[in-house]
Amino acid sequence: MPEQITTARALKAAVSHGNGLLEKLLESLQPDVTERLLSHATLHDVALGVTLLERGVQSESVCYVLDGTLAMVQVLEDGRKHIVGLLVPTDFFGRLFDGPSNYRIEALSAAQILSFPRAFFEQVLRDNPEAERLFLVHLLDEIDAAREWLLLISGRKAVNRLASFFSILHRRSKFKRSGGQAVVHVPLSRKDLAHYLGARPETLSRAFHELERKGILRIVDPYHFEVLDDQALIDASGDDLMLGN
Amino acid sequence: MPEQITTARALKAAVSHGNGLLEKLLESLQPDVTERLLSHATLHDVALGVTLLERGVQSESVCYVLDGTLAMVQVLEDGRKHIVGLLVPTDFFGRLFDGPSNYRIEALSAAQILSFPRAFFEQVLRDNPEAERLFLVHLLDEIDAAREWLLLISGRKAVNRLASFFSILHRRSKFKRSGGQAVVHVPLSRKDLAHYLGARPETLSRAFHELERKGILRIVDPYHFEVLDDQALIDASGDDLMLGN
DNA sequence: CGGCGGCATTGATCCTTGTCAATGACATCG
DNA sequence: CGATGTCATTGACAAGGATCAATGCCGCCG
Repeated sequence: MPEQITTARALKAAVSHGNGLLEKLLESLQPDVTERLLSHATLHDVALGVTLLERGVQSESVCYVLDGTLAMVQVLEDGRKHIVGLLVPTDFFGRLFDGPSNYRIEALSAAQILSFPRAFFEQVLRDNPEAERLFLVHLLDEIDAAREWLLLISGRKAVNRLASFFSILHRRSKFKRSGGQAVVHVPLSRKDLAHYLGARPETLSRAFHELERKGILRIVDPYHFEVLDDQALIDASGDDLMLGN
Repeated sequence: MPEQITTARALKAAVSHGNGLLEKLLESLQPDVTERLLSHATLHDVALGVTLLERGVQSESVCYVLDGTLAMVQVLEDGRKHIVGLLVPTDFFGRLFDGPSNYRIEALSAAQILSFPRAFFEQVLRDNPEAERLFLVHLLDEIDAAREWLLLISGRKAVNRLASFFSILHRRSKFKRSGGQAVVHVPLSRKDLAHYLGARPETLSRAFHELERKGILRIVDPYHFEVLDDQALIDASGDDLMLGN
């Protein structure tokens, strides 16, 4: 369901998050290549709950998240599912140079994505080693991010994990458009978030209110929180983790 | 402490695990480039407990694990540490085209690694787009592996996590030299393993013996286990994980 | 308007796990 | 050889979290 092909000029504006990978890629290319790449791009509006990519299916496009939140959902043979990562603006998905995706991609909120024909995108990278290298380095960062989540998840107590989650979200949200607002938007329902953090909604609810009781954050509504004490949040994110010696 | 520079021929033999990334890389290169790459390689024997790479330090080499187990240890500013990944034979470490490593690399057992001068290795990749692409695809796999660990760690009960860990280890060990032996070697001390799986040694000990009681595995010694029931192991690795709907 | 369903929250109870403490096996060292 | 240190294991207990059940809030729809 391609929404509409806008002009390359308008797309360029949409892409300008200030530090996104796509922006960097475009900068590394010759202007005419940039034009050509953008002219192949299509803008999609995605509704909440839509599955964009099914596990095991070879995607014919490479996508870049402009707005909203998507989830990478690991689906096991026996039907069990688990969120293994979030996709937020400036993230890419759709596997390059390689087999089918290992995850299902689901929209956790209304979202907007930019889609490129996979083969074409790959060819551009092939022709532009500098861009390909940018992509490679980006993958290294993604690995780090995955490991960061690992560190987060392994925090023992639910409050710790929640605090870690907020630290990361808070830090990331500084890169986003809105200026210096301390209100963090959580794009997941309680159930999904609980699942993501390896807990139950009930436990999470208690953790939220514990953090509020301590004056670390303020619950605006179930999806919006104001961070009141940045440092305390970081402190709350880990008691243990000591690798004994 | 380079141990010794062996002949390219001997190195080639050492590298032949049958499906390692390095092997694939070498195959994609012209024979003379392969020779040249191997002639720049040095073989290192690493003793247990040695720190090979400190967090934040720019590594001057790229290393490939031939034998043994290393750990990627995330070190936080306040001194907390956590194992965020294991390096086993056929894994690479040392960040390419990019800044300093984000982890400390520690040897969990005596190990043997092959080291290449970083700049030289990068140049070879630059000159051989095919090899670079292999590397890129490999990074995609690494991301998957990191997410697999995430899934593992997020298993709620200690027994689940331990069972997942064994499933992965068991699956991986089939690729290793020894033929069809069902004995899995765990290269971590109880304390390290406990830390890695987000539990305490005591809890782990109980989990081990629970699995043994159920006839799923047999404890040979604290570092060796015989997998008796492959399917039961997989079943034991997850009770929950259901992402409600 | 009023009933219904989904979601967040809260309370009560039970199970899992962390914690503290003790024991035994084993290796190292004086 | 006996002292010491390290590690795995086991037991007893307490804390954290899962589970079950109930309530309140809100949007949807008849």
